[in-house]
Amino acid sequence: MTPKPQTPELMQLLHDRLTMAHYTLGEKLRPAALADEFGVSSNTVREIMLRLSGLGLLDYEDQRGFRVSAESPKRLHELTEFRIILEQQGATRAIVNGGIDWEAQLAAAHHKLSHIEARIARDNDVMPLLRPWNQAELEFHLSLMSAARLPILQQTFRSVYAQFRQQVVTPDRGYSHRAGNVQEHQRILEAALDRDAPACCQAIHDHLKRNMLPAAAAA
Amino acid sequence: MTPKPQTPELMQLLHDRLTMAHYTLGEKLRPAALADEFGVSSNTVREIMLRLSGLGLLDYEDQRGFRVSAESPKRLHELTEFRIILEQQGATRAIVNGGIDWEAQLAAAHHKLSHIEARIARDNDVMPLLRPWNQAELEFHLSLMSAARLPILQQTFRSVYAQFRQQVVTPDRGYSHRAGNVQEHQRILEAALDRDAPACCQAIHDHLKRNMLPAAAAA
DNA sequence: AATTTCAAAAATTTTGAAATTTCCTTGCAC
DNA sequence: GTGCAAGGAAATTTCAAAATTTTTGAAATT
Repeated sequence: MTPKPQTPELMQLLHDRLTMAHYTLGEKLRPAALADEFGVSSNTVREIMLRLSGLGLLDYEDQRGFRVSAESPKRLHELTEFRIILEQQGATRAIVNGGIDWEAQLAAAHHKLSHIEARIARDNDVMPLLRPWNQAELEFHLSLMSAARLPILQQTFRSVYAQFRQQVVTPDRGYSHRAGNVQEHQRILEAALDRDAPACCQAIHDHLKRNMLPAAAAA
Repeated sequence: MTPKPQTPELMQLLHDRLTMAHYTLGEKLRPAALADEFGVSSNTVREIMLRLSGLGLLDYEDQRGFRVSAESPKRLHELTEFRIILEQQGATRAIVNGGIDWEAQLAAAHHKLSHIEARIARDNDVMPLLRPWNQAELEFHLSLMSAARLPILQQTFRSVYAQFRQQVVTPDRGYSHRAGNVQEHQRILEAALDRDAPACCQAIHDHLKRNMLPAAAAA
């Protein structure tokens, strides 16, 4: 049995599992089973799962329990479109409002991210670095928007990002790892530091467009 | 004692209360007290409140319970800015994608809304029509974005709209009622039916700008 | 007078079990 | 062999009480 974490830790653990391919998409998840595994009561787990469904990582239906969000190219498309909206708006505002401190933070986040990406490329294996990479990529994209000074946009982005990753981090998608990422992040960074909002929006779009349905990817 | 609603009804009831000035902003809310009032156990209420804090209508802190979100002009400003982003993006996409059915739905929603607004103007009293008005205004704004075909944008809008209303529907703000609303909704409708996205974005901005902090209202 | 310590009270969280609902299997009729 | 109903098993929801944590307020110390 896994050692016994407190509720916030359990929440984080389940969140990680749900966004890092520990469960199959669409799989049914019973509070009682997880409660056994973690050595807590099923109501405690239920509470956590209720919150995670609020974040869109679990589907919940009245009287019929929880289920990992199903695989759905349509949903991935919508999540991607929305991600692009949030990120373009956030980046555009940050480019207007951001100062030298924003640039520094963004550069730092990019540095961490590319360091991890370099190691992944060298080892040619994503899995052991999946968690750090997730974290670093999220922080890079959040840094990009941080100077927009719209916490609610960032919070929404966190939720959308997690749902996006859940869809994309699966065995049959190679856990969402591609060599092109490195260059795409680089391009976003440079456009942001150049204060070139249109170029930054374009770079964001190009970074994500592969996850959209064919018909709309042109937009 | 209020008659005993089931959980979903209770959720709706609390949601309504939180967005229609039944509680004071910042007020502490104890599950046990509400449980007594509704004749259910405090765990049931706790579960509901946890979900409502996921929607941003309650503040929740570990081990120290729930509190109605505090009054905050800064937060209202941010909610407004984000509302404008969502609504402009949603409307712009809807104007591109929407067909005759979208136009019809939007016109219908506007008709309902202006009917209620007319009655409010005639009676010169918002309170008795607050709930229908809320509902009608939400549906009008959702209709505007419906043809964007981005459910996650609409869902996010719902949550942001509720938080926005929570901030704005207070005794000292006259429950957010102003005569100018009628004309502003009209202008949004017309721009949408004209398929004039920039005009529609401008109308949305003008409709909401009074809720922004002075410094940024110019944008 | 201000700060710290401590104990009692109040509130929150977790639990385990009862009540309810859904789901699945089996048996019966057609 | 198919469809339907009934019964039983499993899962979900609700509950009341135990365990934990925070808050309060008074006494003791600086």
